[in-house]
Amino acid sequence: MALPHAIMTALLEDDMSGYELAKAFDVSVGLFWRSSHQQIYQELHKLADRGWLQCATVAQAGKPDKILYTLTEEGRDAMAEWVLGESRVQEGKDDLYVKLYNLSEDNANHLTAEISRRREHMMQRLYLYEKIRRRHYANPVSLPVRRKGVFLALLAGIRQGEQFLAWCDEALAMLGTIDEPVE
Amino acid sequence: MALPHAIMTALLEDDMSGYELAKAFDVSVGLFWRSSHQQIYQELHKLADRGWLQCATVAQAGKPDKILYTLTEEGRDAMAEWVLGESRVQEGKDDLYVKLYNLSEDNANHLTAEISRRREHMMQRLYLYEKIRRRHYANPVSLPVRRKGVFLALLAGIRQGEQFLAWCDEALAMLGTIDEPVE
DNA sequence: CGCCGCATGTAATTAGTTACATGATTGT
DNA sequence: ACAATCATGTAACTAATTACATGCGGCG
Repeated sequence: MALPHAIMTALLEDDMSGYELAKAFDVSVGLFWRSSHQQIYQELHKLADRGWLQCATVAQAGKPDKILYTLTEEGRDAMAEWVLGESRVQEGKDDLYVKLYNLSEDNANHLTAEISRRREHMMQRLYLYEKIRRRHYANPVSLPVRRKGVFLALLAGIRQGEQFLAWCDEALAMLGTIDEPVE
Repeated sequence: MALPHAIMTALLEDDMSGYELAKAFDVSVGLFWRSSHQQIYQELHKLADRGWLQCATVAQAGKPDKILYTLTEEGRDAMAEWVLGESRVQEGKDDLYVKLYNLSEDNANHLTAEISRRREHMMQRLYLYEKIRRRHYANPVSLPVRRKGVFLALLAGIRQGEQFLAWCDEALAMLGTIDEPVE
């Protein structure tokens, strides 16, 4: 399980509150390990209990207080150790493909629509990726080491996304040849 | 959650026991919705309780009895209905990318090894895909409708796999430029 | 006045993993 | 005798989702 480590990864860059973490997740490490704010709050408590994070309440003008989390030395050590462990292959789980196993004249239109929606969604995702890439990773060779790693993750996202778009097009073309049932 | 529907999908083709299902999963719909035999057995009980599956004990010569599961009409209806529902985007969860966010001189060698292992693993997976493709989906245009859907899922797997191999090569090349720390 | 953003959570449930358990037959 | 394959499960635990809950401040 990588959620605690994904959280600590985000905290490498900056100290953050649970709320800020949940938002940051949407545009950084959370792109590769999605989580809800509820789970993040729970996990933050656990990590603080284990001594991997330290927390401090910070008062803000015109806003509710927030609880800032900071990586401890122990946290950093735990991260370094975790990276060196064996990670197992993540097997895919996507019900779209399960649904495709059940393709018929009756649902071809629906599946076409679902794939179109997915395509649209992925285009938005790619737009985000490209924005990040242009901003921070335009020249990958000159990046410091850690940034190169982030770039490689980003690159994986971009490549996967582009490949998915191409597959959608193939799939939509093939689905287009299936006739609707006559009423 | 697509596990019950993945199970029923497998049972569209053939009546099977839990044990057979668990094995069949490895080379069919389970490629897109992995599950353990324990979970499958649990789910089979639930599905039988709900009336979507019917079960019958079958004696075998020289082997233990098995419990054969068959899709009921209600099960088929439930499947058809499920396909027409909205499926939500499956967000990726792969700790390899989380680890890459933590790339440093100290772990570059380890991550290189991990990516190599993943590459190897994916090549084996692709070999399986291609074997299935040659056997059953050599000429996709002439397939009956449902088979076209299965082919599209398979194609997605193949394309994703090929893309992943290419990414691994890019990543390995980049990681190769990082110097080890001096002891 | 009501909605949105900020900020933090608890509770209940479902899904998934890991470990453990049993017992028969076939091959070495 | 021992391991492997066939066959079915239970129990305990961890992870993740869904629903619910609260309260302040600013904006229209």
